[in-house]
Amino acid sequence: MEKSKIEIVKIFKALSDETRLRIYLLLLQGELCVCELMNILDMEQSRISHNLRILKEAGLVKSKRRGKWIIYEVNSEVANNKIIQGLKSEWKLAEQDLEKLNKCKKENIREKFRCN
Amino acid sequence: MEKSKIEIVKIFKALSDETRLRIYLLLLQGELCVCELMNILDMEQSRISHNLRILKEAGLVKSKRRGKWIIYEVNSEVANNKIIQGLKSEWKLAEQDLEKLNKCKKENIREKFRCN
DNA sequence: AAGTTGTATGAAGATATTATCATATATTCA
DNA sequence: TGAATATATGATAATATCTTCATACAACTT
Repeated sequence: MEKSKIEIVKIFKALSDETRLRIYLLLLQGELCVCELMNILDMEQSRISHNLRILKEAGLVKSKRRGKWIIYEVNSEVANNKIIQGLKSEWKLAEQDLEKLNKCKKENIREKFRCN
Repeated sequence: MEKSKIEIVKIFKALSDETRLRIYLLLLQGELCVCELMNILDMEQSRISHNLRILKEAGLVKSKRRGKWIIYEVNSEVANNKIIQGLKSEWKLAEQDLEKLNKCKKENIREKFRCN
């Protein structure tokens, strides 16, 4: 099986989990750090991190350090992939996640939230 | 999680397996029976059948009986889904699978091949 | 420097997926 | 009708995935 198909399987595999799909859809709205995702999704830190790693290994997201935070964002190269374009046009972020995201940003959770 | 997202996860899950992706891509070229897929993919009958069921439950393919054969084809409703459109435009069927497919059709494998 | 905060990661257990084997069912053919 | 063919499906074993817990590490704060 040629390289491109392996990558497609990897992308599908990465997005075939509800948690990771939610994370990816959230990141499509803009960059987030792990603690913001913890706050929005109400999940354990290690669970978020493990799933982010799978998204990263599939090439769907990138990360960078900013101070003590690691900021995750969608990999714009892959975001141009037609499958991802399709996902974007098919999907609507869950109301609940969107509300939490807005609340997170408005209340500046990154500075206030305690991860551990 | 709303209905549509569950369905998207299901579609991604169905296509996140190399065997099923190959099957689906083959079916995009046209309908095939199980024994033709066995011949093209060189896999056991039950393996093909189990995987077809997963594709069917995700709504990606449909089946109909024609004589002693069960013919599988892509579900055209879902094939209009933007994600699938994206898949179609990103992907190129593996040379090997395409060759086997053509050989299968030319040699009328459906009539000659022995499944069991 | 020592404590705190944010994040990554290895190990382990629970759960899910996959392929295989055996068998069941439906249709055709002789 | 009985045998052969095509396919489906339940059970099982092997493997993979997912979450959690514990811990490590890096950067910040005091």
